[in-house]
Amino acid sequence: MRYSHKREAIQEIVYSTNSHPTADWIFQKVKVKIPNISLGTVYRNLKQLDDAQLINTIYDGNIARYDWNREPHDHLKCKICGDLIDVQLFDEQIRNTIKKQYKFEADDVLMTIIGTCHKHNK
Amino acid sequence: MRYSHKREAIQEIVYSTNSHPTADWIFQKVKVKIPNISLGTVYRNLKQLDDAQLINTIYDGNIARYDWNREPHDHLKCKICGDLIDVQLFDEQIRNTIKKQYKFEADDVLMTIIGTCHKHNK
DNA sequence: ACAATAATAGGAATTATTACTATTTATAAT
DNA sequence: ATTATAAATAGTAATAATTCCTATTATTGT
Repeated sequence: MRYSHKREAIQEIVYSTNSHPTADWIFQKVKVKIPNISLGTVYRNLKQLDDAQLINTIYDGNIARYDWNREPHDHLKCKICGDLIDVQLFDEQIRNTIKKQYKFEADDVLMTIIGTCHKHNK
Repeated sequence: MRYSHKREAIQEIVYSTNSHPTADWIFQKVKVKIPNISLGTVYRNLKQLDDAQLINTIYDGNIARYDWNREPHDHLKCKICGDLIDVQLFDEQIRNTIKKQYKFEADDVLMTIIGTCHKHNK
């Protein structure tokens, strides 16, 4: 993978937030620094960064979001504001036990808890 | 929700398979019985059936799939053939414990294990 | 049977994403 | 440093999944 100024900027943006941004959010941010960048470039580089294991892609409903955090972790998803919050629900040992329970060569365990976050307490 | 012949047919199709079909797959199936049905009708009814808790919607990557199985359960997703397989990874008590671990009013725990299914054993 | 209104067909619109192509840029070889 | 190469890019078109819109049709209560 050849060096690219734009890819570096895109990666920096993903690494700068815990908000699991979408491709379009990243595009808006990077455009401030590099006005002539195109959305296709953002998508292509996010895919390359994911392939190179430098970021993770999370599918949140019908939309892809990107995460710098490559440690195994889970997400709380607030059904009101849509926020995704990182949590560590199981340690790695429990994760491995789960993987071995089925006749299935498991690579990854994805868990999301749907609910209401503390911001909406009445 | 008023009775509709088409909604009934759509529900029957979802209930007839364990394959977690997509809207388009359901559309193709229901068209055999009701040739003049439209894709919009399929989507609208799937949404209504989900709202009425008669079916579940599963987001599989960038695509919605539908499931008659409303019992809490998890999925194994094969990265090769794309199959989604139902599994019961936790009993309800463990599920509830997980819900209580965080300051988060949890409704549902969604878990998917990504890997390779037995069909691809070498 | 008739009136009220939910459901529908068919197509347009929207959203997220990928594909295409001529041009630009990084980098390795000269 | 110049040049050759192939990767990266802009800009736009295309695609895929889904939702929206409106005139018409079907269900259901009276």
